[in-house]
Amino acid sequence: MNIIIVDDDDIVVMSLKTIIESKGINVVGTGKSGEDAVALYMEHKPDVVLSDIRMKGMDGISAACEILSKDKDAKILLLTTFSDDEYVTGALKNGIKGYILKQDFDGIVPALNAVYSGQSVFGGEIINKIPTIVSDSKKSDRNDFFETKGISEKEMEIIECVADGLNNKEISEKLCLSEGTVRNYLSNILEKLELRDRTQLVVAYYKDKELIRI
Amino acid sequence: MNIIIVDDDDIVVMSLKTIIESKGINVVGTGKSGEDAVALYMEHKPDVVLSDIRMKGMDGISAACEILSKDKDAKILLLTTFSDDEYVTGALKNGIKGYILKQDFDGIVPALNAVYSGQSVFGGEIINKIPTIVSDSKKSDRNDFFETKGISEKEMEIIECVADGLNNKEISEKLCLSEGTVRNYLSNILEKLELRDRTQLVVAYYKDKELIRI
DNA sequence: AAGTTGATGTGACAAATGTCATATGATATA
DNA sequence: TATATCATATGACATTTGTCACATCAACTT
Repeated sequence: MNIIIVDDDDIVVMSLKTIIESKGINVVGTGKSGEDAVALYMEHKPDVVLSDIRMKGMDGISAACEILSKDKDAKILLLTTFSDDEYVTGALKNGIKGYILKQDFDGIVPALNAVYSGQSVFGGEIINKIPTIVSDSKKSDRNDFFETKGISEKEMEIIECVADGLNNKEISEKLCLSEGTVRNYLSNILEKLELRDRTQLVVAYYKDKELIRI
Repeated sequence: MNIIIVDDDDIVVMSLKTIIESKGINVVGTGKSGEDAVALYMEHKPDVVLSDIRMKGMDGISAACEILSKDKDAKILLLTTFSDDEYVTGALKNGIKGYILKQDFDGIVPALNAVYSGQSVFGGEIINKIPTIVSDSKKSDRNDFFETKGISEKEMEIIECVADGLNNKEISEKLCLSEGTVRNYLSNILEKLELRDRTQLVVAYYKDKELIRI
């Protein structure tokens, strides 16, 4: 198997190269930017691309999309540090073969082999970041999202009730408020989020969260 | 690495065993049902469980959940034939480490290694079955779901409009119907789906689709 | 004490929503 | 031809929803 390694940190590149070559995998090129990744791919047509996500200049996701647009069967495995907080919605849809943790040295070679044989791989807990799979993490993501719009905790409770399909009367009973108060809350919420009615609120609650954060 | 193999077809078990052992992996037990899987797991505590999904008696998913409830760190890799059409909603959430195609002999050993090293693995196109990742397939999945409830194409159009946050007037304009007709459609839809109002319809449209089909 | 703030509540109102009975016209079927 | 069916439409109605102006009351500030 021939691969290329791209990371803007030379030390990481060298460590990975050493580990990987010790297992008999052929590292045919290394680079330190998204541009390098694209150029190296075109030059060597490696079986697998191992690239960092966060790099100066063109980042790993853009590079991956660029490569995939030229060769939709390219096998690309992205490296992430768990603390990254990238939005990678489109990337998976476009055919990225996986994400794995940079610091997981033991996992990298098995992951490369799995990708080489056509599988998709997600290191450690990364899989649990995909909202559809773990609906709980989804909820907290949503909280984050709404809180940035100036939504308070109490308002968030109301939003969650609405997103469960409750009407105002039911919400008032559940939260021990008068129905009028619930209406007032909702009215404020809608204004803050620039939405027209509760239906749009539910749409926003579920639909806008299709982005995946790693 | 020690593993157990469970499949109700002896030929599959033997083929897998041969392939896997030829790569130096230790097959410490084989079984042919979900019950076997649970018993073998308890007896051998293998590093990885390789189990078919569809089996007589207890199926692979139930067995996996059973095992995970006893040992949440169990590493379980399920085998599927692409033509399977199982619902595996809870399984991924509970910690299943992946699905791979039974017929992909070359991929099985790399997948086992990746799972052993802590990764999650999805064979071939399976990853594209996860709704969040491929939002296109999501829409058609939803169509399937609603169609089984006796929802017509026209009604589906209305549902999609509602799920976009449109009100009745906007829907009537978009679909060239009178507002009254839209209301009648909606009234029928709600009755068919046993929902109370458009808010619950939107909730059902997005939320109920957290199930994943393979 | 006087004033401010925040959470909660009320009443009134217009608009939107959901339900129902019924009508119309086109198409299909006996 | 008669009639059954279907998609579309209408009008009437009760209910729910969203908005707004304005109470009430407790906690906190000055």
